[in-house]
Amino acid sequence: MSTAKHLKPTESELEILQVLWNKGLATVREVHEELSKTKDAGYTTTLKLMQIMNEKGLVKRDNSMRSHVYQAAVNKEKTQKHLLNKMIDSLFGGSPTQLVIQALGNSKTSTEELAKIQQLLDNLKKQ
Amino acid sequence: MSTAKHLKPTESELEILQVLWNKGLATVREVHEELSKTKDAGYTTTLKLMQIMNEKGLVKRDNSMRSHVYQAAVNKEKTQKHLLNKMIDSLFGGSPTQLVIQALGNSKTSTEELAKIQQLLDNLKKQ
DNA sequence: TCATTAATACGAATTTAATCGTATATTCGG
DNA sequence: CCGAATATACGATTAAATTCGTATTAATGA
Repeated sequence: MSTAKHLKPTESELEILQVLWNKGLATVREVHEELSKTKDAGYTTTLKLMQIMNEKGLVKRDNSMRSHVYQAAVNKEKTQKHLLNKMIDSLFGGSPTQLVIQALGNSKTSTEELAKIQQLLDNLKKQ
Repeated sequence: MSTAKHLKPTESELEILQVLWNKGLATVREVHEELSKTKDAGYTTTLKLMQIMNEKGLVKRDNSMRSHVYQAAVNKEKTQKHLLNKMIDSLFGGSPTQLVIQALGNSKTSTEELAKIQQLLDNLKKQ
């Protein structure tokens, strides 16, 4: 139950989680600086979002300092999985294969990347 | 420009598009029946959504009959691609491979499905 | 024909996400 | 010590998505 809602962050929440997953620990200021590179929103907006995320349990914070230090409270891979599954259901008729085909057919994937996938595929075949 | 917004349907709109992509042509009633299998919403809710989608250009309709006949006005593959790319960017650091790995590692994929993917992979390797 | 059923249109309420202004408290330089 | 800078808290507003009630119109069949 602790994960049910946590795995469905909103767009903005996801942006913040991305930063936290990268940095590990970060203050609101740091997250905001990072977001500012690609997004245009006020500082208090970021603050408010992170406060809400804290209430929701999406992030944890250490408020022993004046500048609270945040970190992600949800697992990156699990969140990815969950959102991926949602997309497979809602967009690809429940077929992961269809999604994979689209994803690969989409863009130019390097030889190394293809090798990685081949490796994964080999493993799956063995099972 | 005709596609800019059209490729970003909302959750509910996607559900409806799914049905229309499957059926080709369908009335509100038919779409609603289909959605009712997994969702609990009133008929007028579905109706309203489809009316809005018509205004947005997400669907087309033939209103020469009393029961209007709808069809999707956006391309399934293009919509999939667009949303997929968005997810790759926002969740997988721009790496389609990471997404593929997650998608395959996720669920039990059948032997036939794996063969399909292998085939696709072989094709990609040749290029 | 007339009552019932079923369709669309449309306005409005609700919910949720996102944004921001302002109040207040804390720190720090000079 | 004092003022500027910087932090959090919090309320309020905006915007968008979703939901539904009700009015109206059309078809159907007994």
